[in-house]
Amino acid sequence: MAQNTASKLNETSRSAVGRDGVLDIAARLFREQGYGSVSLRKIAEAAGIKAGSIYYHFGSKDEIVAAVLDAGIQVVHASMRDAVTALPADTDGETVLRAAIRAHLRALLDVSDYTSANVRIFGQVPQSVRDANLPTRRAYEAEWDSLLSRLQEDGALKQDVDIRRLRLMLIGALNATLDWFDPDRGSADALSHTYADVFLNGILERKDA
Amino acid sequence: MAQNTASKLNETSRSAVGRDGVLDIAARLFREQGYGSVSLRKIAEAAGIKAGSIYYHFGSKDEIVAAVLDAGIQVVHASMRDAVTALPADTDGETVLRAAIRAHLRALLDVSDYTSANVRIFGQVPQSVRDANLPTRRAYEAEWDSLLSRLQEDGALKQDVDIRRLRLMLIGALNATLDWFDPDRGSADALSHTYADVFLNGILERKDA
DNA sequence: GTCTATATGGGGATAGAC
DNA sequence: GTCTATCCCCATATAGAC
Repeated sequence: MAQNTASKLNETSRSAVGRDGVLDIAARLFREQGYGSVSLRKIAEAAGIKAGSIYYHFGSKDEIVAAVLDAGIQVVHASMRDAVTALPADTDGETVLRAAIRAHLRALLDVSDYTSANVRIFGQVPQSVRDANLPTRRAYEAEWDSLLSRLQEDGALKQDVDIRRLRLMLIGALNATLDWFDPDRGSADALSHTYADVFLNGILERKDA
Repeated sequence: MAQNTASKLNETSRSAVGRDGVLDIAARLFREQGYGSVSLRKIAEAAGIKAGSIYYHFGSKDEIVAAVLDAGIQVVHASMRDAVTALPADTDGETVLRAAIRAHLRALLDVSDYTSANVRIFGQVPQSVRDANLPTRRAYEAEWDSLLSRLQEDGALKQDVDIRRLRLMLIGALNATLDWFDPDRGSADALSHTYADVFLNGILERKDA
């Protein structure tokens, strides 16, 4: 997210400026430590400013968290939508679904502290903050439902699976990788391939094949 | 867990006595509200005692949380092991795996506040508490790895799937149901059937069949 | 925009009476 | 076993100087 006005020096920590810089740091800390462990003091320290100064940019801690949560969904939504629309119109269903899975997993595991922070802390934030994030989430969910419905109508997916339930199962499974994914054991891309294999074909040895 | 010394009246809230009663209430509150939102004062109030009295039973909040986490895994572990060992020795691989999935999901969604609390708050508790829960978790994971390896050796599962990764995918997917499961939309048993169908056979429409 | 205070509240935890 | 009372710390948030 960030896009600071100018420099890109000192990547790791110090002197992140402005509202976006604070937001970037907050997202990273929330992803790393969860919601409850991250105080405004911690965010301020990581940003190289004092806690009170944060209130120049934000009205409350909830406002920061809400901004992080919304951006997190927007990033993964755009990633998934772009990956799908970039394909030729006549692409087969399996390839489309694989692209969507890959885009979701890349946003979550490779690209965005905002997306991973959202997945990690959504269940920890106050109800009011969760509610504020719901419309954004609904839009992303609708994108998936639309995709899955289309594939089912095209005959690519089994007819007897409930789209809503399938979406919950799939996104839930993908998001759960955040708890154990380790880039040293294989890339997010490779992992997305495995997930696609399992969801598309299952793990049972088949007598035919 | 509970097993109070005697009565079973007033199910919903008041006058839960003793260490086990406090633990039961803590587990329920952690499951419902997460770790950060549940103070000792809240637990005490729900138990019908005062906050200070909790320290007669426990040395610290961490001790309570650790006990809840351990019990949560023990319950689901026993549930899964019993379900599998109850089957005849020559039961086919698919049936065994379906039973294990069903047992895990039932413990998580139907039976135990401890198991659901564990899944919900494990990522929110202090590192030291997580570490204390690891041995118990490892034992349950080993049970799954052992089961999956056996099925793979018997030729029931595809040979090219990595057992550890498969276990992480499967347990992660099952645990994710906690975020959206709604008994009004279908039982945990029915849901376990759907999960087994997807993981075993996939969602792709097949030309053969 | 950032600083130095500081107000205010809630958290975990302890001491000692009953 | 439970109570009351209290300590101490850290959290969010505010006020006003620079």
